[in-house]
Amino acid sequence: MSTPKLIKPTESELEILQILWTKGLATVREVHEELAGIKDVGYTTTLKLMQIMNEKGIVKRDDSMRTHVYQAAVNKERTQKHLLSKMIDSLFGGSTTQLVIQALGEGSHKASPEELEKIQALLNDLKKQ
Amino acid sequence: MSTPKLIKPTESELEILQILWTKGLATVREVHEELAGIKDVGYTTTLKLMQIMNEKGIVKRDDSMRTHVYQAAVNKERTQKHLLSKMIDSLFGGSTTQLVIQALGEGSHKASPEELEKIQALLNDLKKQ
DNA sequence: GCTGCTATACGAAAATGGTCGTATATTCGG
DNA sequence: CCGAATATACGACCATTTTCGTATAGCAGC
Repeated sequence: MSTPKLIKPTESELEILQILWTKGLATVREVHEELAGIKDVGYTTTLKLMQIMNEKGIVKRDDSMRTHVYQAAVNKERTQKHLLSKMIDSLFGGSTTQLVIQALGEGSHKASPEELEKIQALLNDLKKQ
Repeated sequence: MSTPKLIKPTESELEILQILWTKGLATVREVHEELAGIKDVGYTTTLKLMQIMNEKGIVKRDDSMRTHVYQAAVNKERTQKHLLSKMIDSLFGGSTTQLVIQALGEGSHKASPEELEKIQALLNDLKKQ
């Protein structure tokens, strides 16, 4: 059991998770600087968010130093799958296929030929089973 | 212009929209009965939600009768694409491919061979371009 | 014309998420 | 050693969402 509890990060928490997944380890300031690049937010807001996430168990922190060091406590792929699963149920009537079709037709996020090949490969795998 | 404004339905609103998309036309009671099947909720709660959705323009209603009749005012596919797009950005770093890969690997919602064929067909189309 | 069932309207409490001000502690340069 | 910079802690506020209690009106049948 790598992730016993099912978590449902909020919008803001997801933004922070994204950063932590990329950085691995990061201080509040580092996360905040990154965050400030995309949205207008105060430092203490970021801090508070991360403190709450710590309480929820979404992130872990090392507070043995004065400047605490955070890292994600939830697995990225697992979280993606979980939220995806929720969306499939709540928006696509439980049909993964419907979601995939809509996704591939998403104009503003078109896939490159190489990416299409990746999907093709995965599709071949699935067909064999 | 079928849906000029971009809407962001809440979790509860989405549940109601799902029902309306399926039923087409429905009274509050009909929606509520359906809803009560999956969650524990009071009638007036459903009513209030639908009233608010009406104010927001998410649903339309015919109140010429004593018992009002509702229908979705937002397009299903459009809404799906919009929310999907948001998820791609917020959870998959903008990569549709990553989302598709995770989705196809989603154990609890596995696709049938026929569905895989549908996806294959769509994939072929995309490759030609 | 009452009685009871069903409808909508309305207001307000409870829960949640996001925001930040301010207090306090630690560190570092000089 | 002192002051500025920087860290965390904590509480309060505000907006949004979700919840429901209660009021009121129409309608159907006896």
